[in-house]
Amino acid sequence: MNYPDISEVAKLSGVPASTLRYYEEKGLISSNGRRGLKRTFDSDIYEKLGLIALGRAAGFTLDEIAAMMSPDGPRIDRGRLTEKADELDEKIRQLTVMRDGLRHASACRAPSHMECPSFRRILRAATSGRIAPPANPAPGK
Amino acid sequence: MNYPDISEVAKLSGVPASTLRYYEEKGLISSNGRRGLKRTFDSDIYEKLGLIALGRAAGFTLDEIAAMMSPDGPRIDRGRLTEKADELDEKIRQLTVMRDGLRHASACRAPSHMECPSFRRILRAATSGRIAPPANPAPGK
DNA sequence: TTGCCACTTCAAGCCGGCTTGAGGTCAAGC
DNA sequence: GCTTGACCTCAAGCCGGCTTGAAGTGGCAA
Repeated sequence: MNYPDISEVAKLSGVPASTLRYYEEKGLISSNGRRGLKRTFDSDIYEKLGLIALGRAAGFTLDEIAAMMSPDGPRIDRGRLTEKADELDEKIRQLTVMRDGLRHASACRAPSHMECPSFRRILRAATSGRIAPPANPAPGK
Repeated sequence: MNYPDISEVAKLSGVPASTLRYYEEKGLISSNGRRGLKRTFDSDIYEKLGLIALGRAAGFTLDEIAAMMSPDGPRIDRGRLTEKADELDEKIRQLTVMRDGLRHASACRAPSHMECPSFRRILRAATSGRIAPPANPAPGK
């Protein structure tokens, strides 16, 4: 049991050391001790980082993810999963409308976009709130 | 020509006055003068706000939108529209993978998620970066 | 034993898109 | 003419997810 230290985990996982420390601070992961100053981790850290990446990709916040991560393996409420899936469905629907609108508008030969019926249609959709701005988590940098 | 003032625009468009001021500061819109202290706007303001909403929904930043808004009607590079449509395609693809994964995981009867092959599959996808975290614009509040 | 250097901590900064708060000003109604 | 109250400006704050910078510390090699 030569536990991986923080730099090794960073290198293998691609997650920066600063982020690992941040995750630890937030309670998403925990180190099992130190070798000198350096944190060491259990080797299941990689799986945990995967779960975190997964949760992020699904649109959960770090706090939500932290709440789902229990000491011995993740215990995830299946209801929350379906809920998130439904949210994604809605998002996918909206993005699809947007995408089709954009494609049409870019292909359309009307002299200006405001004269393109399709463009005006998606414009009305945006105005009336039928498609929403991202309202997503923020990027790090 | 009784130009709409800021509160009227806010009421009709649903965009808060503070946001309108912010948009003006950013150069996305411009008022045509004042009535007392109150800004007044040309009546094409609503169309412009629609375009802004549309751009936001498509994933453009306010700065990008500002760059596309020219004095006399929007002048939008069709290339950028296709580009954005392609980005949306990719995003939709990823979200669809996520959604299917989530649905399967929530329905799956494996005793714990880590023993569910489907869950492990999307976990690997997230780990390997094949599906990415949102990295989207931040929400206002 | 001394120097190096990668790690550490802690606080602060950054991004985008706004909102909020303090303190000022103007037009309209009494 | 004086109050009212909605607007104004300007600066600062907020959200999430990190990164960055200054200053400290430990282990290891020479």
